[in-house]
Amino acid sequence: MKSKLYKGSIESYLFQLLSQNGRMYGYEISKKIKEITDGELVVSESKLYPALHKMEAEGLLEVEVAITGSRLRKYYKLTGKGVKASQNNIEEIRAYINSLSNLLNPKFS
Amino acid sequence: MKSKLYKGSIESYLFQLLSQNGRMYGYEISKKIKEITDGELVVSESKLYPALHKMEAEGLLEVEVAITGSRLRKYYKLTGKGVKASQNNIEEIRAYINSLSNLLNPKFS
DNA sequence: TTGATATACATATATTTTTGATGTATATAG
DNA sequence: CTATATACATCAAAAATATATGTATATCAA
Repeated sequence: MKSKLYKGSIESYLFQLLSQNGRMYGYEISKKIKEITDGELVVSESKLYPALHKMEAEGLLEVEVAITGSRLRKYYKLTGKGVKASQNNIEEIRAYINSLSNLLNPKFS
Repeated sequence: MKSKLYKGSIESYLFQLLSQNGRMYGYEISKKIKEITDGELVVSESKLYPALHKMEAEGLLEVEVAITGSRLRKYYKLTGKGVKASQNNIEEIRAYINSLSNLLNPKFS
C-alpha cells in the first residue's frame, strides 16, 4: 500500500466490484484491484482472504465453489444483505470523497 | 471512526490543516477535525498525540510551547520538510479521490 | 524438460494502528 | 461546588496490515 489513505478501503472495493461484476473469485479480485488502482492498492492474500471470510461470516457474501480443470475456485457474490450494505457503502464513499475535497478546498467559516 | 475509510487519513488532515492555518495546537486540531468532518472523524487524544509526536520525530513538524495564563499549549507548525511533504500529500489525496470516483463510476475496459 | 512465472487457495507471526481507559491539572458556566 | 470544557499525555487491549511461508496446478520459454 503506497498511500496510507488506502487503509480501510478494501471492504469498499469488495462491495463495489462484486456489485458491478457479479460473482468473482479471490485471485481475480486482487488482480482487478491492482489494475484499477494502477498498482496503488495491492491486496495481498493475507489481506484479501481474511476480508472475504469475514464478510462471508457476516452474511454479506456467499460462496460458490467451482472446479476448472483440476483447480479450485471460490466464487463470491453479494447476498441480499450484502447488496443493501453495498448501497450504503456507496453513500459512505461519496461522503468521504466530499470530506477529502473539503479538506483540500475548505469552505469559508 | 464511523466509517472505516477514515483510517489512515489523520496524517493528511494534519498536513492540510497546518498548511492552511499555520500553527495550531493539539486540542484545537482535534476540535477542528471533528467540526470539518461533521463528527465523522473523531481524533481522540490517543490517536492525535502519537501522530503529532511521530511527525515531529520525522522532522515534519516543529513545536513552540506557549503559556496562556497558567495553561500549557504546544503549537505545531510544518517545517520546510513538512511543507514539501504536505504538497506531495495534496497530490496523494487527489489521486485517492480519483481512485474512489473510478470505483463508483468505472471506466470501460 | 526444466525452470520461471502465473494461477489459486490459505495461514502464521510480527508490526502497526486504532480504541478505550486512565491520569493530571486549570478554566469556566451554572 | 460540581459538571463541562480546555489541555497535555500514556497504557493496555484489540484490530488491521505487512511480511513470510505453505501447498498445488498450469503454462510458457529456453
